[in-house]
Amino acid sequence: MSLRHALLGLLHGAPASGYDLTKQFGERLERFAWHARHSQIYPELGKMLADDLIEVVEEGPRGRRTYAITDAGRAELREWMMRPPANPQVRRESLLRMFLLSTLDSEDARQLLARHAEAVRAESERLREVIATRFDGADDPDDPRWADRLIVEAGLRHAEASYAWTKWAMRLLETCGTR
Amino acid sequence: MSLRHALLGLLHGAPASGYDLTKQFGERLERFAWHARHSQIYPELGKMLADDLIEVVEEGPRGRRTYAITDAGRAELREWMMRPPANPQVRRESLLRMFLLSTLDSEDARQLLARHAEAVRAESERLREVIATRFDGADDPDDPRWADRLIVEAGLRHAEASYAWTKWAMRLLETCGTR
DNA sequence: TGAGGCATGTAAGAAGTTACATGATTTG
DNA sequence: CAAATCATGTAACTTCTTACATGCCTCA
Repeated sequence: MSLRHALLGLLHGAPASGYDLTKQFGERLERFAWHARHSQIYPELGKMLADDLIEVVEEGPRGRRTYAITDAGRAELREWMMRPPANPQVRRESLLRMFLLSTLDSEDARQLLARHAEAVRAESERLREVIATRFDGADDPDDPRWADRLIVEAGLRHAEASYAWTKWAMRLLETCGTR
Repeated sequence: MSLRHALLGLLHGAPASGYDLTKQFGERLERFAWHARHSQIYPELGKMLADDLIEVVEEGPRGRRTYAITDAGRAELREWMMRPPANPQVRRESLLRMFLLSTLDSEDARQLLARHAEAVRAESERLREVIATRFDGADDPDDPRWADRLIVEAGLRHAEASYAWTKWAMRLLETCGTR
């Protein structure tokens, strides 16, 4: 139940409404770590409330409810964080495509690899830009941007690794493959 | 519908039964790209048969049915391969944990990072071993092990990038954080 | 006063997991 | 003949996506 723990983690930082949490997913988590829509978040908050992991601390306009993490929630979060991850279930559609590269003729394969290379190169560049502009001086565990800084860096390093991998694959395809 | 296309891709290589495909998922795809159980694979094969993307080419003992990809299946696979991927929906539980590192006290955070580092280091080592033993000389698009070689290499490079990232994060945590 | 954003929810269905269930064949 | 492996399937449940649905508040 990673959704639940992602929500607990976000609420650990500060109280927030379902709407706030939906936005935070989109802005902070979606790109590198986890994805969730409001239609999944609202019901989950309801269940977490029933389980006393969170509580309503404020009611605002338009039915807005601000939730805060409870002590039980903090305990649950820490327990999950320190528990050895069971099965790191990967799901990488782009890597699935790369796996199936050999189902294409070499012209298509070259084109697909080239497009993939360009996509990860552009992604790397974008992330370097983001780091330089939005995370300047955030290389510090006490900076409030630290959590975001961490995963942007991970995203950048992964994108760079993907780019290097693509170059490697393209070189092999060029030198050997004339299927 | 990545499951469908993963199955089409595997069948592009050679005809296989549901049982074979389940094993191939476990041995070839599960670790780096995609995960599926037989309880998902069998019904999907039924639907693909109904859609004429695959056909039964042999019936063996114990009700074994061997499927082969049809021309329609090949067309569908190629179309999917060349179609620009819509939303590369990531899902990385371990990175979610890293994002939430700042919810832990620094002692716990250090321990979690150290465990993560050790896990990805061991993974890198294992993959280097696999490449040296099982993929020696497979750096060639004409080798039947090419597809597997590709994603093992991607897995290795990602593991190495993760390791380097972890070292970076640990260094920052050591030098700055005494929360 | 209209547009844009705030704010919440539900319903239907697809995708994925876990557990249940059965039985044939091969091999030691 | 027992154990391992081959081989297929369904049922119940959880998770996730897409679409539908409603209405308030702020600011230009």
